[in-house]
Amino acid sequence: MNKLPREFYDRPAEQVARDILGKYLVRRVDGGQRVGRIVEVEAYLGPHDKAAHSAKGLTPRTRVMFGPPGYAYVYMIYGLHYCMNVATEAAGKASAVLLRALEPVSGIEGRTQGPALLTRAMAITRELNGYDLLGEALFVAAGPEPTFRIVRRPRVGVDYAGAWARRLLRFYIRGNPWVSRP
DNA sequence: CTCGGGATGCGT
DNA sequence: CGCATCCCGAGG
Repeated sequence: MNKLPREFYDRPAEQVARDILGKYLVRRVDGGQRVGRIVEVEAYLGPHDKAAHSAKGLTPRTRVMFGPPGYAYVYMIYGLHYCMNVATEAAGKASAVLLRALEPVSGIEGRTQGPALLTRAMAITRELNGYDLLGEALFVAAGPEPTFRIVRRPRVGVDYAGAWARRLLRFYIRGNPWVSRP
């Protein structure tokens, strides 16, 4: 698998979000390998983005967002679920891309249509918070040349963020049946 | 220390 | 639409 280099993540979150569509998320656990094609993501731009966790500033929770690019930001939501992001841009920018849905490729059982279902199917939990995506247990690999079209929509579940909730920072592959909602 | 709420998913 | 269930961040 052709692992994406650090430089891929060292760009504005919006750009990484678009480019990561169609790439493969690879998880190696329990002696096996699970692979899914990334079909839906959201960009969180930094502390000025009221919908981003980093808008709260540098805290224990958000430290990975504030760190260097190419690391997994995994957090627990509603006391039950985990969500996974990739940190983007230089340390201090505190931007990230949330992975929202995968199209199963191999080794995956269970649903991957939604950020919390995705992490469950890929066995991604708190232990992988801060994990370097250039490692072997969790990384993103290149896919074939994209032929799909990208749809832009407002992000899901951030109504509290005022004008930022209306920004078109959710991206997904047009017509892909694994997108969490059309 | 307490307290409120959350980048969700599922069942009713 | 309500609920599960826990960590974090704010405030006293």
